[in-house]
Amino acid sequence: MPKAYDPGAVEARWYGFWEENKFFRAEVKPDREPFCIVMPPPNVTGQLHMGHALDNTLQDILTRWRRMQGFNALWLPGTDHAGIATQAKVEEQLVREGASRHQLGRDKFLERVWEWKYQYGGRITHQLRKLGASCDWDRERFTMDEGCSEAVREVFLRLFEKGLIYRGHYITNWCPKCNTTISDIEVEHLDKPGHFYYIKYPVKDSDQFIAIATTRPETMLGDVAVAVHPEDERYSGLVGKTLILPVAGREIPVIADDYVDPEFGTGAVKITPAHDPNDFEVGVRHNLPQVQVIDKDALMTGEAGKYKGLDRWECRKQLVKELDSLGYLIKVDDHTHAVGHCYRCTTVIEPMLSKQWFVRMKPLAEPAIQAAKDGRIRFLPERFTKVYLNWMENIRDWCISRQLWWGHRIPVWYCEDCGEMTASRDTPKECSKCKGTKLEQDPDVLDTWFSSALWPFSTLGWPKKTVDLAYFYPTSVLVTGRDIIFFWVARMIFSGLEFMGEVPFKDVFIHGLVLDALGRKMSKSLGNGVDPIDVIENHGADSLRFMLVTGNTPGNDLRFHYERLEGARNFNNKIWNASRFVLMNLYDYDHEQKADPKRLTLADRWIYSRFRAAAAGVTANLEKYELGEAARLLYEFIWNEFCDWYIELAKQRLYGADPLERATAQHVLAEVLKGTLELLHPFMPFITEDIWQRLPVHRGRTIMKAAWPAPGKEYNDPEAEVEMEALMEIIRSVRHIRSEVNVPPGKKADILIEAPEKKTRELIQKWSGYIETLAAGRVQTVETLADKPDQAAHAAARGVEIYVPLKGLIDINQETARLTKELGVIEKDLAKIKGKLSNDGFLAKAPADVIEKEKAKESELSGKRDSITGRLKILGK
RNA sequence: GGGUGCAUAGCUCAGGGGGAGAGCACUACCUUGACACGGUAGGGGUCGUAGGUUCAAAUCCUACUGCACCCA
Repeated sequence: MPKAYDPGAVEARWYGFWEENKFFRAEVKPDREPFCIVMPPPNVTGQLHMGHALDNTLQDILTRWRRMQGFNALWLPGTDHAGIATQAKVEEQLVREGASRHQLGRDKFLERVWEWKYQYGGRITHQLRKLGASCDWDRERFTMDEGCSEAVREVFLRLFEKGLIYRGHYITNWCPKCNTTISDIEVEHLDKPGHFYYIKYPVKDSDQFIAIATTRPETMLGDVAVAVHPEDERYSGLVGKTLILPVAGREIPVIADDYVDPEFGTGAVKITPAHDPNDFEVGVRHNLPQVQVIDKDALMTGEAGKYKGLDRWECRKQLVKELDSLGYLIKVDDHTHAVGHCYRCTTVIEPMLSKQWFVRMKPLAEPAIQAAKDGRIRFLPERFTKVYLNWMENIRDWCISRQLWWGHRIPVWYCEDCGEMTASRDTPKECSKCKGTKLEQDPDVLDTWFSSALWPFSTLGWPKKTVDLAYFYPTSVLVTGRDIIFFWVARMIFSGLEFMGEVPFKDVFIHGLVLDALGRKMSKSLGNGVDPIDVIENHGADSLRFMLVTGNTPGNDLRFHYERLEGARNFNNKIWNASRFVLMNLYDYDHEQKADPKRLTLADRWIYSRFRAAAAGVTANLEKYELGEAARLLYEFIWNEFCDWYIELAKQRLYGADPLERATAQHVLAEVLKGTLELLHPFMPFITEDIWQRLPVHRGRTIMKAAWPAPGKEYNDPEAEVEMEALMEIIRSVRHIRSEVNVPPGKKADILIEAPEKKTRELIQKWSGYIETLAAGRVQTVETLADKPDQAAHAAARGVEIYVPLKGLIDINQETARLTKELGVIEKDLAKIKGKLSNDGFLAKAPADVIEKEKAKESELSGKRDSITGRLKILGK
């Protein structure tokens, strides 16, 4: 075994072994309890980023852990066709070739996208393998494969037939760059500095005017009214009058509507139904026309008169100039306001009138709200329930049509003869009304999230009634980022309830975002992203996984620091070397021979007991989805207990003359290491498999299928823990002394321990070897010391007095100062405890065990205080 | 405007009513036969501010301040 751990060499070895042997495979076995996670499908042609790395690490930990616990664990992977993103990529490629999708035509273009998909579709799944993801690749799915597509059509048809899908002429969010509508949640509102333009609208046949304030003056060319609040006295005389729209010269009415906030701006609002969602509603209420002045490329239309063809921002500039020169512009204030941007390309969204398909959400949301309220769905951390409910309870209809080519085409055909719509699972031959055969399919495709919403059941075979579906649905837990609760989680919940009649998963485990070291979101435009594959290549997947899962708490964001990655790598190296030590000492170990419990030393009993505590703690934390806490426990157990103490103490027995002693130490080392590797395996699958395979005590073909350690009560040994802790404290005290008085580490020291209590004295005598090994000295234990040595450093611990005689090395002044300082600390603590114990309220109301603890502390501290003052007296002579 | 989260050692973060913790960084010493990606010992914090509840508050409650995010 090499001295330094080389993750590259180790990690390359195991994934193929697992996959080839089908260890990830989950067969339906009705007599076994299933555990199932469906993977949030990454973009099929995308590449792994830190968010994926975190998300999939968490899923892999849960899956590997449950599998070891004996569950029939299925982690079902797959990818998403990612409509806009993928189409945009291929369009970019076409542009580089000097072509466009329109030149190519729909069919040819789609062929190109499929080619693209075949070319890059394997990249991200390959990267997931590097991460160690133990998903069942035989069941890998794609949102546009045949089965998922069938599910999409089935769902569309059922909702359509139920009247929950409708087509309508409404205002939606249009992205002029992506050239498609997007849903409300795909719009990102960013506060942008802008202006408030105050403009005069003259009253017809009068020298009066109404002042309006707007942030988007260019839309005034599409104004069809000015609205005021019905109770606003400032304008009461003007309602019903006619205004002359400046520049355009059109006549528009003054109307009254509750929607207007009299406090805001001038209290008079221009109404542009074609370019503002609120104005659209006002327009419907007042039966106003819709004048569209901006087109799909964000250029001004013919309705804008001489501004036709101008870009919306250029039009704004010129129009404001003209208004000013004509005297209509009153003033311009600075004003920061939320501007909608496309979440994909950050282009400013243009609210646009068009015919789109919608899902009626209210009836679907109702059961989805119930499921979260009555606990059939549990969010972790729990606070996300509120986020979910708040959105669900204020839900608006979902615009599902996209003006794209890449995606599931809307299964609706229009009859050229009679105009009837025919929705159908398969391509219809004739019109459902007039039997005409000239049918044209709706050109739009469905929102990508429409298919992802079905993921938990479409991937298991729905709409077919498969055994997978019956066995694995509902799935156990969904693991995903807090950023897609609305996009995805919410939609899966109502879809699952609607089509399966049951929630799609019981738990929703939400994690935060991976930020850069400065706390910023990782993004392409900032260039601050860290590539997980680079990290894996340099530090190993185990390090990346461990780093992602520790130092973080569920639901909170996590900053990516290389220092923390190094910490994880060092931990790998620690495990490697501890194992190397164990393995180097096992060459002559007869693993068929059971250790004789009567030969177990205190350290053996202690490490078994601590191992049991670690196993219990790790399991309990995993049950609570406290993965970081579980990992931290393992880190501490391995480093601070197994390595720092147990291995060090095992050495004397391994190198000693007694073969039985050696065999016992070998046995305990091997067993504890094996169990620890098993506990650690879900977190760090590669290194644990590699070492486990080398251990003579392992059973079975892979650690993946080893039983999850659940050491029984017989390992629990509180007595050993207490005794060991006492010895550890004595050892620490001696080391402290040595360090304080600068005894060279190589030099053996005489350690004189005065232990009046018989039990303690015997304990120290029996295990004095521990002190001699770990504190480098010769121990002598006595009941009482008649002659206290003055040429000695002193410490008090656990009711014993420790002297390290150092003839000629002790500077009395220095030693006095050291002890005085220590006394100060003790007296401060003691005063605090005494204060508590003399408080009647405390004695009357605090629980008995707390009082007991305080009393024990008091006697411990006062004992120490007494021995130090005694010591100081001797030194002061 | 509404909501959520965060504020603890120089940095990054755990903890979550009864002794302030970890990792990194820092100081001193140590190439001891697993590991210098290591070991041993150490320094460093009125737990954001102000109130309240309690025998007891970093922890629970209220208000405030600052930062981040979400929704409108």
